[in-house]
Parts: sequence; C-alpha cells; structure tokens
Amino acid sequence: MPGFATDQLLQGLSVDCVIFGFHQNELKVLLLKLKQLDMWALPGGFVGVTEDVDQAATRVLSERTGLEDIFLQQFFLFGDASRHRAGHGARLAELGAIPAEWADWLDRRFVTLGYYALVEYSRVKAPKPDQTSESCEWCALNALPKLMLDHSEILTKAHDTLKKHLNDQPIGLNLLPAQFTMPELQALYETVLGTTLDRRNFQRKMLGYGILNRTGKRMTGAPHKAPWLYEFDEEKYRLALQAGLNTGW
Amino acid sequence: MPGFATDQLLQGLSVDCVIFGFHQNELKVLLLKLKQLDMWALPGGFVGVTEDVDQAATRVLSERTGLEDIFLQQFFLFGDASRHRAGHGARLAELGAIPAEWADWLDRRFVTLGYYALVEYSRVKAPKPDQTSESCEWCALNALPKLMLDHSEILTKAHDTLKKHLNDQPIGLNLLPAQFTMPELQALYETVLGTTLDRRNFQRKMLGYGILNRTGKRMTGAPHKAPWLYEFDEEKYRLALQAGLNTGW
DNA sequence: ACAAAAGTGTTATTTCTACACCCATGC
DNA sequence: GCATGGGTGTAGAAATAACACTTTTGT
Repeated sequence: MPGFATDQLLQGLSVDCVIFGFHQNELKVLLLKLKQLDMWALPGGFVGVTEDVDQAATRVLSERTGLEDIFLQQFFLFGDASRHRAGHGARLAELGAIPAEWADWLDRRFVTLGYYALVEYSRVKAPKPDQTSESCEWCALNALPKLMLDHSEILTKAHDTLKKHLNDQPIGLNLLPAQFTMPELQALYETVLGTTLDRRNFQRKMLGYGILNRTGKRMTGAPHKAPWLYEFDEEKYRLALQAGLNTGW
Repeated sequence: MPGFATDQLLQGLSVDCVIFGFHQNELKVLLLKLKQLDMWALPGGFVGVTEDVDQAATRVLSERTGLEDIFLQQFFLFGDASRHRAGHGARLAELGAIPAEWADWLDRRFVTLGYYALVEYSRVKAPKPDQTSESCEWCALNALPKLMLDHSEILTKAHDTLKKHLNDQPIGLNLLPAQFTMPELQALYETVLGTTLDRRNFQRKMLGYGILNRTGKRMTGAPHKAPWLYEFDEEKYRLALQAGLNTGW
C-alpha cells in the first residue's frame, strides 16, 4: 500500500469496492464500521501516483480480505460535485484516526470509482479493518446498516449491475467453493436476482452454457439423494465472461 | 465552460466523448484534428471544481455540436498509470495552442472517463474545434485516422459497449431523425452491429418492443413502395432504456 | 417407512428463423 | 412494364416454461 502520504496519491480520486460474498443463502457485503461513529462504509482507498486505478482496487480488496486473483470489475464513476466529505477528514482527525494534516486533503471534493468483487465467503477468514475503522464485517444485503455519504447508492448500483451482468455473464467462480452442487449454484442465482427459478430448467440452461464439469463426486450428508458436485471449467468460464452468454443480436 | 484556468479544474481527471452519428449508412464519430500535428483526438475536456462530471461531458458535447439534451452515457474509466500526456502539453505550448504555464499541468498523469453519445448527424451543422485543434469533423468508423494517446482504445471500447447495450437497450432516438422508416432503423442496427439482419424478423422484433408509433405517413420519392414513417414513443423508449428489453432471467 | 430433496424426462407453448408472395413507385 | 425494394404471412425449428415421476439418503 502506498500508505497515506498524500503527496504520493492522486488527488480527488478514490476507489470503493463492493465486495460480495455468498453464505447461508444470503448475499453479503463486506463493510467497515467507522471508529466511534454509528456508521459504516464500503472498503475504499486512494490511488498511488504510479499505480493503475485497477491496481488500487485490487490492493484494497487484498488488504481487507487477504485474497488475490479475484474477479473485480469497475462499474461506475460517481462524480457529482456534491460528493464531498465535508468535515469527514476533520472528524477523523479529531478521533485520532488520521494525522491532522490529512484532514484538509480528505475534505476536498472526491470522485470515486466503484468496483464490485465476487469472493468466496469462506476464504475470507478475518477481514481486516483499515485505520479509520474499528471492524470489518460481512453484512447481509437485506439488512444493511446506515452507510456513510452516498455509499448506499454505490452499493445499490453495484447490485443492479451484477443483476444485469447475470444476463450475459456467468457467475459463481470465486463466489462459490471450488466444487459445488447445482442446487447451490441455483440458490446463488436466486439470491442475487431475488426470485425463484425452476430447478430443472435452471440446470438445463446452466449446463447448456458448457462451462461446468461434473466431477463425478457427490455431496453426501443430507437426508436425501446426494447431488452431484460440479466445478467450473475455468478456461471456458473466462471465454464466456469475455464473449457473453446470450448473444442477443 | 469553466475555461482553462487550471486552478478551477479538477486535477488529473478528464472526460472524453465518443460522439456517434449515423449518415449514409455509415457510423461516424466526431473527431478533432490537432493543430499542426498529423493526429486526431476525441473531443474531451476537464471538470470544473464545482461541476458534476456528467455536466462536464454534457458541456463538451454541447461545445462541439451545439446540441443539448442528448443521450450521453459514461462507459469506462481509463485509469492506467501509463496514461499520461508526456510532452503533450509542452508541444501544445510550443505551437501556441495553450499558454506555457498550462503545459506542466497537462503533462501530469490523467485518468479519463469515457462517455459515448448518440446524436443525429444532420442536426450537427458545423462542429466547432476547440483551442488545441484546427478542425472538428465526422470520421467514418471504418476509416479512422491516427488517434492520439489511447484514444483508439477508448473509441473501440465505446463501440463495443454500444454493441453490447443493443442487447437490452433500444437505440435510434437522437441518432435518427424524429421520423424514420423501418429500413432506416434496420440499417442503423446493421451498421452498429456490423452484420445484416432479416428485414421481416427485424420489424417484428422491433415492433414487439412496443416503443414505436407508426405515424400514418409514408416516405415517398423512391422508385418502389413507400415505407411507413415511424417515430419513437419517447415515454416508452425511456422506460425501456431503464428497465431493459430482454429480461433474461 | 417416510420425508426431503435430487435426478431425469415429456409436453405445450412461445419465440426465432428462414423463407415467398404481393404491392407500390419512378424510370 | 419492369426493376427495386417495402408490406405482410406462414411453416419448421429451436428455445422456454410448466409439470411428474423416480431415486437416494438419514432418521
């Protein structure tokens, strides 16, 4: 991390990451609890002067989750002039979260680039808070706490984008364990979309994409027929990400 | 326009507009010919300190084309650290296009937000060059001149995005005259997509979206049956833009 | 034995695709 | 009258939606 030496950072530009995880049939987002404030924030950061913006987002993701090589994609630049952190820097300085000389820098106008990431819930052992926050936790999407600034809007837009992308992109790699059952994959889709889907039609459609391999193993332990375990064919998965699934025209 | 007083602009952030027009069955883009350089550029600009980023893009569009209320949409932030205008400011200063004191400001690293716009070709009477360029012209997409920096990449990405958006968004309003024939609309689609489409199936599909009104008038003058004139139902068009056309899941 | 949940298959419906035929207009 | 290109309809194929029966497993 380039640290917090403001002269080593691009001014007025931040990145904020909406990090989605999937656990117990719920879509969750990784949020930071701000120090001594009853408010939460998306994990975010600034961009080093010699750092690609994508790199900065990757770094933020890795700092909070410890994960590398994760699906991460920019989805929108929030650039309204009204977007500023009036008093936020000063407040953080008061709380001792940052040195006083950073307060001014932080209080200027910022535009922020939103990224969304899909990560496997169980691989994130102990999410780490940053210096301005006291904890970093998974929050269920349907029971979100109060978020700072326009972070609710960013989060909503990330979710909307994800739903839209589901129409021509596969989802699941990095969000599910390496091996998973068809019902689990379906539950993921249903959760993201907020609907229910027909079991059999879902399976047919999904297999039709040709990005799944049946491992030959089954998931045992439940009092019913053991479902097959699948895994993604990563090569084909990546191709599908690029080319899109439903060609449309 | 906030002018070019660098202290009134956000540092390190620019907007570049890919302005598409449609004329003689060709997709065209509005480009600027740089002064005394055999190179072209996308119309772009900087963001005033109290200006929304969207506003800045709208302003650039309006400055070059004179048009207001046009479909304009951000599609990507180009944020690689390697994106800088090394020597570009100095060169412009030498040419007298800008005052010397701006050269340094311009030569720093910039990230640029790409917008694409769809405008009606015939409504742009005399596109106006900015102060660093000697002319502003429509260029056919399949015969592009050499572009400055990564502007080719930006343009390509804009076109790709447009093609993708065609799968769930209508297109045509602001790109065609207020009244147009079905074959004209089809030609637009074919041009954007770079394919040919079946006349009858296209018509059925398009009418199925329910965003067109048949005016009752016909387009006469050609040596064949006169085609109907249609216009967009703007209300429904806008709804379709928001909700998407092919629901997918 | 039973409940729960997965596997698989079938049919009806809708949508998409690929065509063919007729109609108006200017030369 | 004829070439050009638009208007409309229709049969076959394909994709989607709706639904039923069988199988496996833990209790």
